[in-house]
Amino acid sequence: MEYAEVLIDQVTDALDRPFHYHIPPELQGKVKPGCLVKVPFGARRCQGYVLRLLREPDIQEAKEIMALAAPEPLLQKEQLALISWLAHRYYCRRIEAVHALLPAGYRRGKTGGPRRKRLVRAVPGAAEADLSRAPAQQRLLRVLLERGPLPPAEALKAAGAPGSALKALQKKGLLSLEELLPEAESLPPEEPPVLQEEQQAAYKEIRAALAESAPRKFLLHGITGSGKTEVYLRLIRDCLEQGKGAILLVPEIALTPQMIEHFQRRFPGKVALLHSALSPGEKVEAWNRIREGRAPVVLGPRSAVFAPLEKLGLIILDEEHENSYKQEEAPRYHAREVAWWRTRYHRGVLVLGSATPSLESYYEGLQGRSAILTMSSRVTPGDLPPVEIVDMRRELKEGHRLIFSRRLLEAMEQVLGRGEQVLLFLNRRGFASFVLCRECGYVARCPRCAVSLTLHLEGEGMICHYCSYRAEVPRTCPGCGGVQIRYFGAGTERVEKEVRKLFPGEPLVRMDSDTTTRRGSHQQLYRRFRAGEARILIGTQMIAKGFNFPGVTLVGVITADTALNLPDFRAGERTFQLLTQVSGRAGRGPREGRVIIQTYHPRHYSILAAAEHDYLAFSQQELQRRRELSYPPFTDLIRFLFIGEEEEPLWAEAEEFARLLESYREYGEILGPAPAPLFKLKNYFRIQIILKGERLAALAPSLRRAVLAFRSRKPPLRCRLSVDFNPQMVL
DNA sequence: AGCACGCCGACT
DNA sequence: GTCGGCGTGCTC
Repeated sequence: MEYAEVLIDQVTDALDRPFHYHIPPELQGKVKPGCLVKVPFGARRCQGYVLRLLREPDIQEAKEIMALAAPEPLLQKEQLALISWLAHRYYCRRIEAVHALLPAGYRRGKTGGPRRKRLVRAVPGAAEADLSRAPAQQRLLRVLLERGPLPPAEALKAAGAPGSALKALQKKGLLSLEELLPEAESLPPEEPPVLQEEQQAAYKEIRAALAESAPRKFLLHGITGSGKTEVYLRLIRDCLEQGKGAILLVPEIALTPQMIEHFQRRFPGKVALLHSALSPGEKVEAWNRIREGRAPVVLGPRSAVFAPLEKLGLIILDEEHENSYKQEEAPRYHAREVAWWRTRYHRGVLVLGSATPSLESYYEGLQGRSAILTMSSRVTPGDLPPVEIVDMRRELKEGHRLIFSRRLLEAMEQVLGRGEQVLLFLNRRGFASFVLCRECGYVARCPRCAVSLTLHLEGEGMICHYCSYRAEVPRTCPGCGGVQIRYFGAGTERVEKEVRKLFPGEPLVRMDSDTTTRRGSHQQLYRRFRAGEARILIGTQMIAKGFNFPGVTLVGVITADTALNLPDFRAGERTFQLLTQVSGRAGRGPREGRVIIQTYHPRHYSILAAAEHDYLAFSQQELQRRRELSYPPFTDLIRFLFIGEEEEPLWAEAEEFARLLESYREYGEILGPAPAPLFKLKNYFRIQIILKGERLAALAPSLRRAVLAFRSRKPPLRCRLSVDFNPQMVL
């Protein structure tokens, strides 16, 4: 084994193939599969990953590996296998798969990973130390004693001291560095509560599977408040007792301090957090703790599914239907699928938890490919709130043109009168979703994207929600010169304005990405409402998820139709999930809650089923519809998206690719080329082809080769081609 | 991706 | 006569 197959660390189609190198005698035995090595490549030197060792190179003039960039392999056997699988299933380059698996920070050769702690603190009793001969150290210590723990850089700056002063004090034992997050040890451990009947049943069933050595998948279908988290915690505990590690995946948004604290208290010292806010150094450190077995419990978003646990017994996806589990850039993986791959590899257990399971997961359960466990009663007091549907067409017909129906207004008055809280939901930010001339029908559009501009508050003008293009509101119509310019499609800002008009002086909080982008403002707004300083909360998606407001007894959905009208086959599913989630925000405290949904589609099954809290009814109708239209979960989709600056060559390339796809005709239906629903985005035109068939995963080896060849064909492609296996959204 | 090689315009 | 524009082609 004197040769190595190396994957060059460079993201290009042309380099998505192995290169063979000779291993010089001094590196024999040290270069192993998974190692990061330095190699000569053309006229320069590159890094690359050793995929495997070879006896014979398939080329005569193999060059020599220059050195190891890290002493030990960065990728284990499992990870090397996973890379290959990812590259095929998601049509990505191998190196992109490698990058998904490794924490950023490793590639820069910083193998050790600086232990970047966040705060430096003076130890108790440090004030007594005699530092009269080291003025810089003394100043530094005084700053820390006066102002409490500080980030190292800030402390040094305030004291006007060099970094060496910090080092010296540390050496003398007068300083300690600490993590930003509370030390696990400092939190009192938590006693697990007693499980209720349904929790116990679900727990027992999964626990039994943990003891088996065959891979198992469970769909834990539990309504909001049914206590899924407690079941997860027990299973993780059992998994640890068997000497294996566990991963809990949460949607990005749910990685709240409360959740983190919960875990650290239950598994003190054993939890590794993989948070997007971690610095590269901190990520490397967490990664090392996991790999060395020091942190057998991993908590994190989508990418945490790659946590390098050598013994992996359990993976849990909480809120498995959330689309943040799908990565929207290469490798376009779905964490649920990666989790199942790893579960099979380790013969472990996969738990998918949700109150509104994805149709994919639910159908799998119906087919017996996973076991469905149901928890339909709330652990927390109170039943699911009654939901009323208000037909806004009728409201209009009867002459009521406000964005609030009479029913909702009346309910708001009652609730506020009782001193309780109201949550108003709509998934559209801004003031109005389009600006229209009533004389000629002109609509203000983004010149860079194929969408209308959203009107924002006074002074902010009209903004494109896809590219941030901004323009002033025209006084007269650019089309006909008319003056009847009107605003349609109410957003959160409009709702805020109306509420202020109807309930003057009533403090309110608006939460959408416009009000929460400033750091910390999210927490601040949340706290303000939770503390009862405001009794009306207006917000988008973000208020539907995770938050628990015990004071809320009324939830008003201003329009249930925004998600419903999206040109996507999952529109009905999204609407059901969103309405179910937002309804679950009502009555989470001691007092009973109610929900009012306003819609122009009062008979739509997604809305009716959400109002009845009836997942079964929803899933039956949605599955039937998907079956009739041959959509997932009955088929796979592969979306080929052509993106380019000029429209003409784009069509030509897409059509040529469509002809190439003809040879796959027997596997499925070819839809397109057609303009993508978002035909233009940030000045780029977008054309798509969708391949729809029953078992498209099997095509991967051949189709991937065809895609790579097409991308690197001569003459060069005049556009970008991105491939998405089972896209989450087809916009 | 880089970097070299290669073949046509305005400069010391 | 050369410096340099970036098209095209290759990298074990």
